Amino acid sequence: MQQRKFSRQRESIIENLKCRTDHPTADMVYSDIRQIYPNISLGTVYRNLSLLAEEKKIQKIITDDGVLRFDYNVNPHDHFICRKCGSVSDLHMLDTEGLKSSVSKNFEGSIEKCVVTFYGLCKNCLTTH
Amino acid sequence: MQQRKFSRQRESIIENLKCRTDHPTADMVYSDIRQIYPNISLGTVYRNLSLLAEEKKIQKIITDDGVLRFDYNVNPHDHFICRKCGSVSDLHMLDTEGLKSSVSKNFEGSIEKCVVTFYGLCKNCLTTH
DNA sequence: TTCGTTGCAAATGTTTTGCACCTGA
DNA sequence: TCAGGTGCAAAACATTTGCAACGAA
Repeated sequence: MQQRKFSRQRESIIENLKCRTDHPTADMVYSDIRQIYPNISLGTVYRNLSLLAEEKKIQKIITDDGVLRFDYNVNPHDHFICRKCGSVSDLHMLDTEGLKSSVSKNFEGSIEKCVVTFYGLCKNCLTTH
Repeated sequence: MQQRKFSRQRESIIENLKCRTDHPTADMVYSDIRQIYPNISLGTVYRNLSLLAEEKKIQKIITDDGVLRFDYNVNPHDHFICRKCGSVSDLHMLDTEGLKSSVSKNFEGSIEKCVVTFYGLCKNCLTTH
C-alpha cells in the first residue's frame, strides 16, 4: 500500500461527487472542477477517480454506452438507467442474498457479488414524451 | 425499416456466434472469421454485430472492462463475470418479475427491464489459484 | 529532501465513419 | 440497374501513460 499526500485537486473531486447524485462521468466532473481550478487536467481527474475507486471511497459504474460513471455512495444499492436520456439514478437496495444463494446451487465457481440494474424510462422522459 | 441483402460475411458472423457460448468481443469474432474470409475487415464485423443487435438477433453485453461482448442467446438470462479472467458465462434465469414490481412501487418512472449480473471467481480461476 | 502529484501531450484501445468499389436481388 | 454491403484507412472517443516540473510532509 502506498502512502497518500493531500492534494486540493483530489479533495475537490471528492467534494464534487459528494454533492451530486447524478453519477457523473469523468468528463462531467472535469468540467465542474475546472470552474474552481482552471488548470486541472483530465488526466488528473481520471487518475484520482480510479485511485478513489481502488480505495473504495467511491464506486465505478459502467453503463450500456460503455462510459464509466462514478458514485459517491459506496453502500450496496441498485441503479436505474433511463434508456432515453441515459441518466442514472439510485434505487432502494434489494436483498440479493436470496438471489446469490439460489444461483450458487447450480454454479461451480464462487459468487461474491450480485448487481441488479433496472432499465426503462425516467420520470422526466416519461412525461415529456 | 431498411431491407437486408444476403452477405456471406454477415452469415458467417451469425454462424460463429451460434457455435460459441463464451460471449466474444468484436475482435474475437473478427479473428475467427478471418480464418475463413481473410479479407474481412474489423469495421464490417462491428457494423454487422450492431446491426444484428438492433434486429434483436443477438444481444449486446457490456462488462466492467468497458468492452462490448455479444451473445447469440437472446432469451432472458443472467450472466456471471469472473473478476480474475474476465470470462462471461450464462446462468439459469432468475424470475425478476418480483424484483421489478417491488422496486416499481417507490419509483416514479417506468421500469421495463431488470438485468442481474453476478461477479466472483469462475471454476477455473478458483481451482488454479 | 523525498517522493507522491500534477499538467501536458502523446499513446492506447475500442468503436465508428467516409468513401470508392463490389455484389445480391 | 441500384441500393445495400464491403474493405480500407482515417476519425472519433474514452481512457491511460511517460515525463519533467511542482508541492506536501
